[in-house]
Amino acid sequence: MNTLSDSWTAWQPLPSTRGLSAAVLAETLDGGQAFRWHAQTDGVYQGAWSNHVARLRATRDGVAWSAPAALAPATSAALADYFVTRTDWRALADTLPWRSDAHLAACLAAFPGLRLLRQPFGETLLGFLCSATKQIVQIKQMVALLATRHGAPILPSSAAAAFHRLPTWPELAAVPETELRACLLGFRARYISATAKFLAAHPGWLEETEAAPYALAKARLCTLPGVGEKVADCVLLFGAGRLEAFPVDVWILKTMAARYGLVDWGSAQVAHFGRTHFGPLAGLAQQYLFAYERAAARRAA
DNA sequence: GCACCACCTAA
DNA sequence: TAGGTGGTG
Repeated sequence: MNTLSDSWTAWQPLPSTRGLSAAVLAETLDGGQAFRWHAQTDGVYQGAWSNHVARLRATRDGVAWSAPAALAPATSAALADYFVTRTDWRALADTLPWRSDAHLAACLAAFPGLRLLRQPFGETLLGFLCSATKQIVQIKQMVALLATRHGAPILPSSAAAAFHRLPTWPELAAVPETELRACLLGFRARYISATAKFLAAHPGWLEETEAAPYALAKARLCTLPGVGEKVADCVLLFGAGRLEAFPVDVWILKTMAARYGLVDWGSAQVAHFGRTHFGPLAGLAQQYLFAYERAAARRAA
């Protein structure tokens, strides 16, 4: 993992991340939005997206980044997009209805500066197709295997070849389902295989979906095998910047029951409540609620 | 529309 | 048991 350490750039500040704590950085990178960031020693996170590789860590001034020297020129701009540094996330969170929602206010206070990443659309779809009834650690394991076994090296000239990009959908279409199962995908292998074949047969479909209005984009995603409402909303929230997407998983169901009294409500009802109660940035509220509830569960354990 | 269950595998 | 989906009754 550290064979390339000598050729990494010096740490540089990432714009618009002033005051972002190590805990919030960890929650952002490793809290269920993305599955390719791995904690190193000393609070450093190392990760890859598209054909980029970076290390991130919290400093007293904000987040600092480093990249393999050969890739660093491209990383700077790519990281700004990925981390959505042009958005003032604190100001955005301040527009959420926390003044009339004490629980939401507590969530905002617990994770100041929490943000939504803008990940590559296709990669986000792949990650969340792996996510059904799996914990983050296991999803990360599957995704790592997919990358090392079926994705191209990001640094082709390097002997280490330590970093691989995720396989593209056309590449996945060529991988036999049995080999996908060998990446610990289980029954998800069938979904990924079928989705890959569909996407390979329909060039441009994914790009059109990413560009479509939220409701249409979600409806299109839901036609893919293995993609239901929850996965579609995750893909749109974490891979397309659609902050109105409000994914409802078991954690949100739990939160809404415990904190909002919505006991025994179904996913569809909770989704409707979330959109109307939290408004056009419901997805951002969801991420705060989600982070808060998981932290509370860890404390209780 | 809603409740149930199979689908894989690893911790 | 786990951060779902799809098929069935």
